[in-house]
Amino acid sequence: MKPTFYITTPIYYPSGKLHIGHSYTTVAADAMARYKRLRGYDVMFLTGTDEHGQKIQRKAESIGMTPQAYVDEIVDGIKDLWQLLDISYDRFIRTTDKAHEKAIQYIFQTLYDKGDIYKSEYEGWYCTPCESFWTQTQLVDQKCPDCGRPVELTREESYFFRLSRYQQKLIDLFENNPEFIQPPSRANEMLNNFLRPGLDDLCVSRTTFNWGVPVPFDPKHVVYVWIDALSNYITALGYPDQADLFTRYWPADVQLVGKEIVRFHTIIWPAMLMALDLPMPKQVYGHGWLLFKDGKMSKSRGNVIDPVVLCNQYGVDAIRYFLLREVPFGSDGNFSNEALISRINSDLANDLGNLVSRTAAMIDRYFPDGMPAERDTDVIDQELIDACLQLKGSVEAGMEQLQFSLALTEIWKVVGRSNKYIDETTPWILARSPEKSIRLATVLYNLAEAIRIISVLLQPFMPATPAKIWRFLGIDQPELTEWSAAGSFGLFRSGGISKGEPIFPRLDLDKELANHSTLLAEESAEKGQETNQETTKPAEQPDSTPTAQDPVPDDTKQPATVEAIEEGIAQIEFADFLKVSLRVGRIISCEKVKGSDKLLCSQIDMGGAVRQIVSGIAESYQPEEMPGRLVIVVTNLKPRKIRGNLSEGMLLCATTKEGYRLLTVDGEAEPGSEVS
RNA sequence: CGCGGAGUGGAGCAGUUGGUAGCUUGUCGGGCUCAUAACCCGAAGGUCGCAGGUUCGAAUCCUGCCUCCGCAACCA
Repeated sequence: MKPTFYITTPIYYPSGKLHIGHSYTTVAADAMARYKRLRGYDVMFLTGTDEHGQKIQRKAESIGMTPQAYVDEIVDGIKDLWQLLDISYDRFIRTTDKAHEKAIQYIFQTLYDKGDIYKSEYEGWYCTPCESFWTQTQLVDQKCPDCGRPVELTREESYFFRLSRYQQKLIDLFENNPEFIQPPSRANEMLNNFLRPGLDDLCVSRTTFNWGVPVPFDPKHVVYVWIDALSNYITALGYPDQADLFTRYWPADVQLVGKEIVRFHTIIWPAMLMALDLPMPKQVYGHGWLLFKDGKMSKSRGNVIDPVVLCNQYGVDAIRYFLLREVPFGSDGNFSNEALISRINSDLANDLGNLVSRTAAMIDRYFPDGMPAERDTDVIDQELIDACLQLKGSVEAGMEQLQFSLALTEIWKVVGRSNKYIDETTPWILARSPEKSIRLATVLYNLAEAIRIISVLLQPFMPATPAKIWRFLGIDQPELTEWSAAGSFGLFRSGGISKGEPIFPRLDLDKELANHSTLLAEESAEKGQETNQETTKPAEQPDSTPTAQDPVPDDTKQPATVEAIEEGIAQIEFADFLKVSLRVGRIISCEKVKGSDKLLCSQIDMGGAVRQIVSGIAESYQPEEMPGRLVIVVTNLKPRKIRGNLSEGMLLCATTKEGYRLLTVDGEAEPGSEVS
């Protein structure tokens, strides 16, 4: 029987479009799954969506849909994205699957019967209009962080999971299994910050919303995200009903998660498994984040981060290559369009693509009727052959550690070695002497064979490219492209060269970046002026399971930011401009917002009315220097609470290197005067 | 002392049993003409954030400090 390999991604929360961060995790899992399949494993690759919860329920309601219809639509989009990215998942679980819901009830009941779940009260601050619980630390000035209204101390009846009972067992798990959490630094984090200080029991049900799995014996409660979402890794295998599938794949070999949810997967999840008397996953791998660093370059030059756009523009394999190659898997890394294009150009177009082109061209030109079978070897060949022969082992070593970038680096060393070999052997000179024909054939054969080995080993990373290379070189026999065939040198046979378009055309960096600005502008125009702010902000943690119970950031539309106004940005109609109401105001008084580093709260005379506006300019202005100033105010922004203070508008500022400088009026103007 | 991460050639990054500071990219020079202005060779370029300490010897170990970033918790 084949050995099995079970790998999972987190299940993603479908409250919006997936971005490059989700793609990162999933592409990595896919590369691993493909690799294991090629090596002959019976692979189960699971991904899916975590579809319950208040956030989804609210969001669906806000646009007048049922939660189910809402998530159905988003899930379709997610599946499209995975198809686009060539994600070869074997199973896609949705927490709204009937079988999952039934299994969750079974798990909840089982834990309750065993005494691992008990009923108690959850104390927190309740905001009635928002129907939300907040913890003390989440409150802003003792008020609801979402709406700024008063909250009251309330007790909610809840079910709790006895997490505390498993503290010592978890510590033992960590200490006895150094492989359990990767990279190892994350284990220390968990031990020092959570396990050793002590674990609290975990609230595992909610009554404040009902979009979830009802607690079987107490249906006014729904099961909260921990049990609902984390259990997907076993319910997807048919737990508890399908014993055969479950025993075949569980425990999981690798569970990939972003570093922000390592805690849930290495503390709560193992504790749940312990409570269910099930084996632990063999490894939880917490990978780093892709960050959009250094706003300057990316902002002004445009930074497209939508994976769909990127794939359409550059091709799936190029994007996958970049994601897997650019950043060592355990650490954080930067994403930028410059880096992406530079990778595509230097690694894919110049090194690999060009190697294939020049080799195919020479074989085609010098041996249009096929290469002779005789060989004339030289000592110089051996270095290339040795590099090829040890490559498979190096790639495997990297892959077993999930070090995709390392594995790819090894492959590219052989790509480089092959290019160098061409210079060393100068086949175009050999071609001038008919008596060197056999030597020429040998050189070209060695090159073709190196390319064959490279292409076989590229399969986990780039699903489409290897087949393109095989078509170029006329490799049409399946036994030449099996994984094991990468371990032998001398198998290459060709059914005939068929030169075509370059596999990876070279890109013009400046043109591409300009193009991004345009795309970005079009996109923001379509979306009604959503800004590209996220490109400056970090960003890309997959919004994945289980998400923290943080306040829900609202999705009110944002005005176009100053940063968006750059070359290539979409033009707007005059009518659009008129939607923004600007008026002159005079600052009456101003004080620092208590407990805040950056906020000033000003009372502003708007000519008759007085408005309060909170601005993030405390690092540029002292409160004392504000009164009396004439300022330009956006008056028709939706009011919003900022750290407990209502802000009824926005002060316009220039953003400079040193900070913010307020816009004002040249000369005098009555407060309330229109600005146009 | 809120938590965490990071400071290494222009840029992006490797670099732990402490022993001549490396890679990719960029720049400059040369070679080659099979190839996608690609490929190959060479060169320049670093007080390894700062200051102390341990040591025969520190990017690496210890102490203190500085700076940047993310999060907490705020730029409407």
